[in-house]
Amino acid sequence: MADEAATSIWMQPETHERSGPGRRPGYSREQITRAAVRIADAEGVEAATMRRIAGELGTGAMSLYRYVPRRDDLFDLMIDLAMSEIELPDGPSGDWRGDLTLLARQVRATGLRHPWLIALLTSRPTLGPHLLRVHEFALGAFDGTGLDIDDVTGFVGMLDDYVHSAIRRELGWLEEARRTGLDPERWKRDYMGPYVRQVVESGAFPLFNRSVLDSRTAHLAPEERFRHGLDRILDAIAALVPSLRPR
Amino acid sequence: MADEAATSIWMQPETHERSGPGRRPGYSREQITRAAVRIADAEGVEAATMRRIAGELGTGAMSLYRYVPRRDDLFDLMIDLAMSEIELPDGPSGDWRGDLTLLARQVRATGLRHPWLIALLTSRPTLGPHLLRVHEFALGAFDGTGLDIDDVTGFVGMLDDYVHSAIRRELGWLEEARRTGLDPERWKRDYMGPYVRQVVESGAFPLFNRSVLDSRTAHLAPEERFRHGLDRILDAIAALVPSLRPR
DNA sequence: AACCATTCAGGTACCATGTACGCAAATGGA
DNA sequence: TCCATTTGCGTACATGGTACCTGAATGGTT
Repeated sequence: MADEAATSIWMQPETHERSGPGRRPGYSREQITRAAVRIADAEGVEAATMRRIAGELGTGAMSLYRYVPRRDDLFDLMIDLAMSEIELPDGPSGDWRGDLTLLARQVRATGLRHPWLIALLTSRPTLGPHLLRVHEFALGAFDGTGLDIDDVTGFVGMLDDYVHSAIRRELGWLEEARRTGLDPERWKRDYMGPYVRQVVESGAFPLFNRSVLDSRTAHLAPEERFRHGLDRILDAIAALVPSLRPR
Repeated sequence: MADEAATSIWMQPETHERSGPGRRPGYSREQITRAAVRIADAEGVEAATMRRIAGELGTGAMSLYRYVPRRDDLFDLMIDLAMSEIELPDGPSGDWRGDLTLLARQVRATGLRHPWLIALLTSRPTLGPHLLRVHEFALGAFDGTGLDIDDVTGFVGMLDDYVHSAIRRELGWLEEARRTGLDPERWKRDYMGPYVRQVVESGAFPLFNRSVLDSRTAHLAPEERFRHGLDRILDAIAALVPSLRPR
């Protein structure tokens, strides 16, 4: 068909499980995706090239195209494989705040374990099965609250936006610490990168300066900081909906 | 110097305004950046290659490297050029809600005018002068409210996260409408893309289904929808801070 | 058992891209 | 007039995605 490229990878299932004639496949989407994830975890997505992945599997680059239409589709598969690691209860517990906190922590852990995940997720709006599963759980947390579906979608969006941007921020610190060779502890205390220092010293942006210099949460451990921000989001949701306020 | 690559472009000012010997430069960073923005607006960032930009200027690709260290730095320059289009009052008006609404609308307009902007901004945390200016205005909106600087930073982050993700969503619709060739009006009414339709029909994710099928805001004009979401964020902030509630 | 349509493996090749290097041209001070 | 300095830019290379093609494997059919 001509519009193969226009439709998502989730509509083109693996050809496996066929019983006709022809040589048996020696690899699988999952195997290829796992190799790609392994490389991306260790050396970044840009290192997960077709040749490199194939090399990892001991084959040639073009063999991969029997399993994946385009490299971009492999990104979708990688995202979904990473999302599959998020472990959640089968259904909501009735404690919306507890459920969303659990979810946020799982996403954070997975995002830090696969530093490319959030960047890919943001750049390509994909809807793989595991992403849908996780999203469904998030929506389900508001079950029984009598909220409008648009409100629920909005709240889940707020939460997702926070979690993703917090992870990006955290990864940014790690990256900078790695590049400058400073350990995160020292870095957190008195380092800010030469450019930010220059901006601060120029005094041109006084409120920005305060946000850098007078911050109290900046000295917290990353998990603590994440939790603070998360609590703010959940507080905001609770504040908007009388029925959600703890009695 | 060896660590040129490690430091930001904002620390390497253009060599201009020199009075020594040597051939005069025939181009400028701004000129090059404008050409890159023009191409990216019309054909996407991936079309703004060094050769293509140079072609636009009637020169060779390598000439650009006299003005910009690496292509990535050009992205930072493009971001800042786009941000420079955001027009804001000199200082806060005292009406925090009005100021932030104005800001959000400006950012949305600019993000839609330059469909690559938010994607670049998200993928590379850059701090060019105009971004700092805009950020400072956002922080300033809370001047005089007596809020902790960490709270202010948190609220501005919430707002930014919402605005960015709303713009991404909106651009996604436009993109899909363009690709499928359907006009956005029809699309909005009854189209959802073959894959989403399949997911919906599978019935595997009932809450996701409701969010797609039973949504009321989905039928609003994009600006209206943006405004609704924005109001929710501002309501949330107001709900968290007693002193911000309208009397 | 022989044959054949079908499917996979993967090499070769092409094109696009970022950019290192080098040299010629331009420029203004000595 | 000469020369150190700076720009303009062609050439060249490494790396990447992927179209195409040949050959090998496989299982149903005759």
